[in-house]
Amino acid sequence: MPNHTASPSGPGLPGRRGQAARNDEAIVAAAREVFLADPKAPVSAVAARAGVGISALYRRYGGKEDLLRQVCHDGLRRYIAEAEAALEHADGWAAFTGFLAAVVDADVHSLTVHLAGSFTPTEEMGADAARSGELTAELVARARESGRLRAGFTAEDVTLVLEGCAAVRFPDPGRTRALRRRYLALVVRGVDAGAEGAADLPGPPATAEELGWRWSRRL
Amino acid sequence: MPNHTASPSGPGLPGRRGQAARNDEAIVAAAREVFLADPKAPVSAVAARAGVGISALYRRYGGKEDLLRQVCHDGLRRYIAEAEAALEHADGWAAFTGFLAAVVDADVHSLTVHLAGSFTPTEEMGADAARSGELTAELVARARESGRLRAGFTAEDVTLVLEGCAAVRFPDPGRTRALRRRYLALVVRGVDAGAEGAADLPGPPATAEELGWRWSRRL
DNA sequence: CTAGCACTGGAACGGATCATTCCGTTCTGG
DNA sequence: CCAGAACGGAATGATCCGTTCCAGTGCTAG
Repeated sequence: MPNHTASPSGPGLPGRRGQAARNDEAIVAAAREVFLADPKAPVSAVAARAGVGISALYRRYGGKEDLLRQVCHDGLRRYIAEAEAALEHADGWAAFTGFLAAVVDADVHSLTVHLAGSFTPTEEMGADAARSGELTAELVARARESGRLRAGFTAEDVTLVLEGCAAVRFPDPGRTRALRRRYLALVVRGVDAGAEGAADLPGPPATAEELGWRWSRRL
Repeated sequence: MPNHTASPSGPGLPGRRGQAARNDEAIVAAAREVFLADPKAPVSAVAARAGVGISALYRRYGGKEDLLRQVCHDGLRRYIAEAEAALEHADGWAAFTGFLAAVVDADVHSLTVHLAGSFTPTEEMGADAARSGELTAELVARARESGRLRAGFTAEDVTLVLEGCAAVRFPDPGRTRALRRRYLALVVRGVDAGAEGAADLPGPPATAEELGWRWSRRL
């Protein structure tokens, strides 16, 4: 979609161009919401939620899979961004817990978990996934340096925690977020070192391979 | 299916009767596994998993919904049984944590969460659901009496915890169980009282109404 | 020994659901 | 006032899946 005019692009424009720009955003937002609620939702549901015709959607994406990939990749990028932002903190523990809260709030993990496997990933996504893994490991390493991280807790466990938080879901998004925070607070205290009952975590943590299973295409 | 003979019923029988008895069990077991993995799985998948023809299944259940209801109700009964068993313990804290472990191991919650809403519940299920709520409350009350339960933790929070554990899933059932135990250990320490960082849990806990949403029929 | 019957496996049916395409319309930019 | 970008939504065609149906099989009663 080449921009024929020199005018600034964006949703502020009037007329067809403006509508198009607005639709760009409405569609991704709708896709995010709809597919988050149900990864198998029909494409038409996304269009309806965006208040848009189906053709407006197909003009932008080659097909359903494209859309899914896009939404999922956006989530992955968001995860990376949050991790990088958190790494700015000098305090490793604050960085770690802040990161968890941010990711939970953004509902990013829910997205990845539910959507992965429903499309064939691109190379770039693979690279981003690898990078997200590195960043997570870095965050965990820094948290450990701070001395507050419970012994035996690994970067792979982060995934489980995020997954657990993503599992609390309610019809009202606001309530969902509030309850996730509550739940996260619970879990974080379980992760905190230096408390009583800090026996070793049972069993070995998940391996990267086990976690990677999500990305393999199912069905 | 009237039993014309005085012979004992059960899977040990030879011939058609024996096959029928064996199929009874194979079908519920298969249904449990299949619907746990994917609540929307086709009925034929259940039959295939049970190593049985479709008609063997339809002879026993009026339709897919019947089957779903059955599997879910079984899970609910199991939950109740575990709770009652746990209540035998004199130590309220041990009863509580033991109950959590048992339910997580049995994968009972995963079942309820994923399946509820895909069929119209019977009256009896409503009653059982209510009873399970009472038992859970009792377990929490006893845990509180023991003094080890973190302040602010409610019976409704139990559901969130179970849900979180149910969210960790891997292709290998054994691995899934092991990792759930690991995760549960994490969470339980977060629930334990008398540790550092025991600030109040943020926000109000989920209400019974919010939790009941699962049981309303969706789609 | 055999007729009847309880059960079974699996093919066939029919309805529902969707991804995708197509077409007539609307509005902008020049 | 025209060319065409962009749109809404109906039409299409394929797939999937729940359910029904039927022909076979081997107990079991008499």
